[in-house]
Amino acid sequence: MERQTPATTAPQRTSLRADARRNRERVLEAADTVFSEFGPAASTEEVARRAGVSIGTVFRHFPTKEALIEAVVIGRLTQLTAEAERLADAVDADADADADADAAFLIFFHRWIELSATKYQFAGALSRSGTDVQEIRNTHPDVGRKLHDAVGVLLTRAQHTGGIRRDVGASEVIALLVGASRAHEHVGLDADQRAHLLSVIIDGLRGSRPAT
Amino acid sequence: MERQTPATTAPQRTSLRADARRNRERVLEAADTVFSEFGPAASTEEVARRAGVSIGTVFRHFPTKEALIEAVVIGRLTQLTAEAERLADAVDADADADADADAAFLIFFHRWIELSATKYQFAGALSRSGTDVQEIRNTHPDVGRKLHDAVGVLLTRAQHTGGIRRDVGASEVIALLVGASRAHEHVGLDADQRAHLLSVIIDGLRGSRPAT
DNA sequence: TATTAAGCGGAGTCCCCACTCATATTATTG
DNA sequence: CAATAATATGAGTGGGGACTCCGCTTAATA
Repeated sequence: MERQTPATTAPQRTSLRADARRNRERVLEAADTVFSEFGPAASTEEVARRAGVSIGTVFRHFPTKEALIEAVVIGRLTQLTAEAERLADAVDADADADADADAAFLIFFHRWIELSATKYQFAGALSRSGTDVQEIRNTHPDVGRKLHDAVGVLLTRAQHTGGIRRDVGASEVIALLVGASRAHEHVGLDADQRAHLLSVIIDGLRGSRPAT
Repeated sequence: MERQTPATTAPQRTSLRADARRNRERVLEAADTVFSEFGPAASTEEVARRAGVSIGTVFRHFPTKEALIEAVVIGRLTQLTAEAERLADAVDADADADADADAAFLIFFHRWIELSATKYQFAGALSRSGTDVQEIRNTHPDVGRKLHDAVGVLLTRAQHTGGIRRDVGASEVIALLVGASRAHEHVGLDADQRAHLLSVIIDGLRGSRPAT
């Protein structure tokens, strides 16, 4: 609660020894892989093994398993945010912005699904596994806000070109993306059905009936 | 399948002692509640406590924690199936079936969300928690099939009346329902946004643009 | 190269939890 | 009500996993 500072991810201003920085990175990568594959219930030792590091090292960099999971989640949210910002910038740079705004939104949609595939469901799983997404929102409000804003930019532009209905906000779109990922992961669907499923959802976003 | 057969005075297989049957039921209820609240990671002791029973009793009725979780999941799937069948029967009984077929589908859609709320996410969570939904499908193929069929009936009729696009199947609808539940649970949305989200998804199912 | 402190390794501690078993209780039956 | 078989109980067991500790290693610096 009275937690002070030592943020988990970004501030690498602290001069870490070369090997330390390298190991920290390896651990993060390994954690991402392992938790994606086995969920947050995977043991810390498994992460250490995958990173080619001793368990003591894992705990040196992340004082708690929860902190490790949090770092992974933040990393993913940050990646998605960067993706959204990148797409928005690409639209800016282009002359024929109108057509691209719609395309950019769709690309982001699919990119989200892609990045989430078999992975992000664990974000939902960890809700009841000690760490809570809500908690991360509290301790790192900026991460969520940035994602929200970045999605908001893409959304607003796509709405302006008429591609996307105007009665939805960034929060709703994000929720929809989360749901779409989950639906997409649903067992028992083949590739065609998965793709089709996404088109159904996107059609909903295009606004079949001018509700209100 | 264990339908009550003749009562030749001989309590067939179900010859559980009265208290045993009662306790079994209590445990199932408690498990449903507890797992809904804390996810499948909740301890068996917690379930026992909630059921007002000793831990030994829990294991007498369900030899494994996994078996207990499985029983809860099957119970829910069965409940959803019954709900779908009930709605289909209601349409049958009505004269003005056309209008009702569409309404029945929508009611089922909302009913699913309602029954899943804050609950069913655990079905996704347990995917990586030992038990796997896929596994239950293998050991109890009939449960999944019945649900699929029941949804199929509602869907086909709604499509026939023109309310729902014809290029989606029961599997896709179920996946969409799962995703919709997940989106609906998403933190950071108020009641209005949640409702709105569902309408967006349903609009997609209505087929905004006659794609293909 | 010598010095030194940051880092690392990994065996060990502690706690939690699924599951068992010997004993006590109770529904059922005649 | 007695007999007995089915149940319930709950302390106990075993294993796994998060986290610690301290001696050894090595990057950084003069």
